Amino acid sequence: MTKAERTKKFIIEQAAPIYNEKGVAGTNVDDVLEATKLTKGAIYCHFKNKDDLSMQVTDYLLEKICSGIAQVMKKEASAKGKIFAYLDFNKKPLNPYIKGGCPMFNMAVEFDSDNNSSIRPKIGENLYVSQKNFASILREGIKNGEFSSALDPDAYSFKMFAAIEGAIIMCRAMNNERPMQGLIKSLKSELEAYEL
Amino acid sequence: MTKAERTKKFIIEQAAPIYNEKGVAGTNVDDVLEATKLTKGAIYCHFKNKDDLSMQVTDYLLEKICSGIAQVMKKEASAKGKIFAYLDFNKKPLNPYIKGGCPMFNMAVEFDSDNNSSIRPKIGENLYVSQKNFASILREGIKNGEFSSALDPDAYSFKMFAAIEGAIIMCRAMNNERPMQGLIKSLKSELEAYEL
DNA sequence: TATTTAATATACTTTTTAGTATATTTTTGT
DNA sequence: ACAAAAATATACTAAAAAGTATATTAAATA
Repeated sequence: MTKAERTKKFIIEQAAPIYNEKGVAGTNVDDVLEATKLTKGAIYCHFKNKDDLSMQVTDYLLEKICSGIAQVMKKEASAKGKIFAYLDFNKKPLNPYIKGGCPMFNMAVEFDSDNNSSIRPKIGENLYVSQKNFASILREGIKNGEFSSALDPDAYSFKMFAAIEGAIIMCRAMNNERPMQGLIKSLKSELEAYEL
Repeated sequence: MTKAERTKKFIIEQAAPIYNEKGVAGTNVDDVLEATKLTKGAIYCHFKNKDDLSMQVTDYLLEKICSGIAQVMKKEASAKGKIFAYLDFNKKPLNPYIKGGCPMFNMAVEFDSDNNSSIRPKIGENLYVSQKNFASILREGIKNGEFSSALDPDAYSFKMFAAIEGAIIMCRAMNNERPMQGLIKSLKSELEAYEL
């Protein structure tokens, strides 16, 4: 791994939490300079312009949150285990896996009506795939007799995903993670009701 | 109502959907000039600076979404009717009450880690009050025999609120409001299970 | 280890956006 | 309808942000 590659990676890693906290538009290159203790010469050597940097940082953020979730889920063998692992992953919204909360939702909100941005379609795709992944895990669980066929995988996974992501935002805004604990407990028992 | 008051109101009303779509930081005064067809002289006559404008626009947005929800709820007499009215209020996330989605969540995300902004605490309070309002409606419903005491008003209202708000963001990002319809149906039948 | 190439710092320019001073027009109250 | 006051337009200045040219330093490799 060459020096350039390491520095570029370093810049993206340092910039990522700033982007996640302040948003893409809210982060300026001076913020990144300060965080990295580098200068413009260095940044503009590795990135064509701010948009190029933003693109790579947002890609990194999406990749990181998705692989973080995937990692805790793949440790579990059962469908229930995987879903519970995802829920527990979100137990501490005030102390999240990436500073600033969930990048998927942060970006989904920021680019909500921005049809010019090339970031927007990425987010939609990301959310769709995430949700469908939960659903296919549950479908698998039904197929191998772990859950009753009365469980609707798409409906449950969408509700769970929307509720957890919504709860992250609410808990952070209210500065209180207690409600999240209740939500997780409730979502777990809801799923357990379909266990065979 | 004087000319000044009307113009100020007009500016706020025109700026509001732009702020809701592009965010507070993402909206610049030129956007507001274009939307109102006014000039800087007019804007800066009614507002001390951009921050003053932003403050009043965000207040307006929060007031508008809350009173919009309150309006559909107060038409219903029963607890179930009120909650269902809120759910139906959110039936069309791609065609929301205010262009750009729910201002509470949009702002909650934008000001998530911005502890300097005086907007931040407003949002937290707003979300808290909204959620507690749903809970007290359900509590009332239990008291007057509409719902079983097995229903946990705080847990249900938090889950419902978080899920609906999360679903608004997801549906908008995925450009598909079908999942919202499913979610509403599911939340409704969940509540009906506690009906006496 | 010398030499070439790449990486970075510095000091600058450009662009964008906020904000202001002042002239002009429009309201408002008499 | 007229004078005073308020509202608005215009053209400017100020500030903040992005981006660039060039000198300097460090890294890679022959």
